[in-house]
Amino acid sequence: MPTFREPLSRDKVLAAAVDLADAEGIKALTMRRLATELGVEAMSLYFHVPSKDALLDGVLDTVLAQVTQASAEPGGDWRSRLRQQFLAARRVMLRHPWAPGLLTTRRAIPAVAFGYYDGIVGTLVDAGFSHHLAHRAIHAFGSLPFGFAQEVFNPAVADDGAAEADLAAMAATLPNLTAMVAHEMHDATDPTLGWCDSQVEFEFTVDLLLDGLERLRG
Amino acid sequence: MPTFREPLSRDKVLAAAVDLADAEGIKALTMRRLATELGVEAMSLYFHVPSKDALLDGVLDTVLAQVTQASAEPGGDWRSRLRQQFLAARRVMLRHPWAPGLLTTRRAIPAVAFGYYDGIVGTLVDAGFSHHLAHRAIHAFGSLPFGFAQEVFNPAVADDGAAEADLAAMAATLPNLTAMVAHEMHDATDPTLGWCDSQVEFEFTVDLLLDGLERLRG
DNA sequence: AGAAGAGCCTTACGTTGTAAGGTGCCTTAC
DNA sequence: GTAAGGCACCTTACAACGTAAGGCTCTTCT
Repeated sequence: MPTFREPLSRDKVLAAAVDLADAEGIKALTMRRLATELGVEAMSLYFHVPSKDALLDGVLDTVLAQVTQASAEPGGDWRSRLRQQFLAARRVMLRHPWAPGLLTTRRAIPAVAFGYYDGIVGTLVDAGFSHHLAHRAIHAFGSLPFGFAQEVFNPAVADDGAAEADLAAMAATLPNLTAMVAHEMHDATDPTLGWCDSQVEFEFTVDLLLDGLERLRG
Repeated sequence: MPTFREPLSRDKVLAAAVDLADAEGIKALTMRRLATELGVEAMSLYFHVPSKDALLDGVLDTVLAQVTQASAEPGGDWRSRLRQQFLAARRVMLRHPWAPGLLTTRRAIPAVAFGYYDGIVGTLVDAGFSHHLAHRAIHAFGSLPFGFAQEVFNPAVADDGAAEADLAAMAATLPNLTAMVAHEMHDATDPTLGWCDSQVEFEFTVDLLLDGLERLRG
């Protein structure tokens, strides 16, 4: 019984790392834990990946590759193309909620990201934008091309239980927010969905930026 | 020689933590290191702070308090008020470059942040915005009120040495980015400042969003 | 004077990333 | 067919981390 074992590879390690982070969060992604997941000892991973930092870089590359692939060259004018790209990127990021946070911890921008931004600049310039305005646009978009922007704040926006209890106290110290929530809940077409649909907000942001640029283009 | 020692306090611990993070980065902020900095043993800190996580929360509260203080109620119309607020927040964040990244790692939004956003909603509603549009605006701003947005990507955008060497290679794989950089460097009024002034970009983003909202307000 | 407790220290445990070196199997050379 | 080499794995070990448990030494109150 030689119990033959298919050898590991860098790609298998990265794939398993992504799966583990998806399933149990980025904090569960330790070398030992990942090794166990692959039926292997921790130190064996170092044969395929030079360090944990490099592993995280690789994990991010994997996710960003999904982003570039998901948003590959749709048709239409520049506006709808970018819009589709950003929304596609967001769909990828929603599958890997830990990715945005991880991205901000890296000190160097992953190489894949450059190519992705290059495509966006290309789209803009082709549409008649000056390089100058394209540059500005890239900065204004910020992390939007990767499907996240304001969402960094979202986790546990309303943590359990406490919300209902001191809603009265909230009204006192946060009158404007309270009024806003009240109005939004009243106007909500589908109250079961909640007063705050982040998909809608995301699209609003995208359109706000795209509309503003369209006006400046002239 | 009793070598009397002024006792510590939660505030002193937090202040020292901020200083340490400023001086040597957030990674250097360990319990032992912070203790040494205060002339104390690591476990003594737990008398003033329940855990490291709580310490980080406290550190963030300290920084956010600086933000709210720095952007305290300027005059003018809603547009210039928000603009001033965001720029002031940015000045604070530039003094604590590790803060944005730290903020994204926290699972709950710091309480201070709520009050801050409440003020923004108030400004908008006072200016005639509906609560609905104010809500949208908050999402569109995202992390802008805290002085960062796209800047998460900035660290080491051009890492040392490599940049010049393979600029030719870059032209091949990233034609649009290369052209953009070329145009920007040529047009730059002050080349010594670099082709990419992130202060200018930040203000551009702020104005883009504010202009877009102004138009929707009608 | 005695008691209480605040503020700090010592020791110790489990977990993390990873350096150093050992083991077994598969390929290739003669 | 057998010896050599190296690839892919394992074992052991260490330093640094957060922190639980408990001890020491002052001040302060009764």
